[in-house]
Amino acid sequence: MKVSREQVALNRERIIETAARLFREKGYDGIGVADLMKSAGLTHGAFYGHFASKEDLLAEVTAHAFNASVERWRGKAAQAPETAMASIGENYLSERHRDEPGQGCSITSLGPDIARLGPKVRQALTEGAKGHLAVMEELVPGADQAAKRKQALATYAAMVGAMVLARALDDEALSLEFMAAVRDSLPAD
Amino acid sequence: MKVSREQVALNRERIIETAARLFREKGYDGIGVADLMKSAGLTHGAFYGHFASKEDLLAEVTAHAFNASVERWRGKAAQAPETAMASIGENYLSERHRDEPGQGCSITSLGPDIARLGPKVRQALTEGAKGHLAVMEELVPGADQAAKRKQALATYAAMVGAMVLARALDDEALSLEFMAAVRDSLPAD
DNA sequence: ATTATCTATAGATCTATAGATAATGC
DNA sequence: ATTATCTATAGATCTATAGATAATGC
Repeated sequence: MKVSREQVALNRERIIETAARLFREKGYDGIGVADLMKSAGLTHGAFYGHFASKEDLLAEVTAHAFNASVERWRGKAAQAPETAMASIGENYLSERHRDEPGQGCSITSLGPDIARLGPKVRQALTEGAKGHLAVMEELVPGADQAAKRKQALATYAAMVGAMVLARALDDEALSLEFMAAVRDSLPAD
Repeated sequence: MKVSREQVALNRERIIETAARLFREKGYDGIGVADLMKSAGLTHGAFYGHFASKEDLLAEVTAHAFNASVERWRGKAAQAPETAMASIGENYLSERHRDEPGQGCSITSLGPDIARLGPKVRQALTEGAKGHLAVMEELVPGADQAAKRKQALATYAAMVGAMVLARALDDEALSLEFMAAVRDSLPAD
């Protein structure tokens, strides 16, 4: 049963969106192509008409997820530059983000997996991180551009690390403490 | 062929040390029990005499790796408290650490994997992180104990995040920039 | 006699591919 | 006629276990 050109595009989108959630929730090795396609409502075999390999899918998924996130950050920076940094930080360093990795930052859920994969996936992550950084550089204080950039890099790293720790720890109080400590240390312009 | 009581203990140590390297290098799902035992010079079947499950092994491995690291940090803090923070930071945020995950911090190589596993593994990571934090609290500046703790939490998070990013990025300059930015932002007592 | 390690295997995965099917779109 | 998806399968994994073997240590 063939489907329309339009339906093909929809199916492809559906695979990417399903994979975006499942990879982040279960890790790259935690979900197989067959189960993933089943979740997307298609069969295992249909996958290879859309993507050359599972790793190729992750590259597309990573670019897709970062694009959406960078877009949101940009929107906040454009609409309310004064409070954007605080808003981004509160959103990132929240219990909601911690408890829903399937909707969250790919670096915190897939960073070490991606570090072990090929250039295509790593390039997608790199472009995404650069997008995040570009927004942050506009929002942080600093005497000159170099100082702002350094501040943005250090702040981004602290946010990523706090979320990795908050998720892995088996101590709710300490988990919350990490998120709060980094939230409170965010630079205000 | 049975071996001596002493050899059994040595074999167990060898499994743990081999696993400590391989899990961090390849991820929890990236190395199987059979290959792991082969690397340790034993057969697949012998594994289950030493550990109840693969996850159980990771719990022991995590505790083992953190103990060694916390011990080193403690040694530096005791021997040269003035320069210990800088020394820990330079060591952690180095190309050597980035390029040899098999010898490095378990949070940066296995954090997201561990976040998806059971309480035993997560407790081992939690105890280890608390050990690291206890050392850092002594080394960072701060008006009172609460301020020091907050500083230690934020600094630890930044170190973890910078290493996760430095490893995942496909851009050597940006990778180095993240490590340098966090190194330069370390609080000096 | 006990037991640490061995070989062999069960049963369940995994990615990727080959060939059949059937609806679209020229 | 083309092609997106389907079923079925190859071939290679995976964790865990069962039962055999043989050296230790009472």
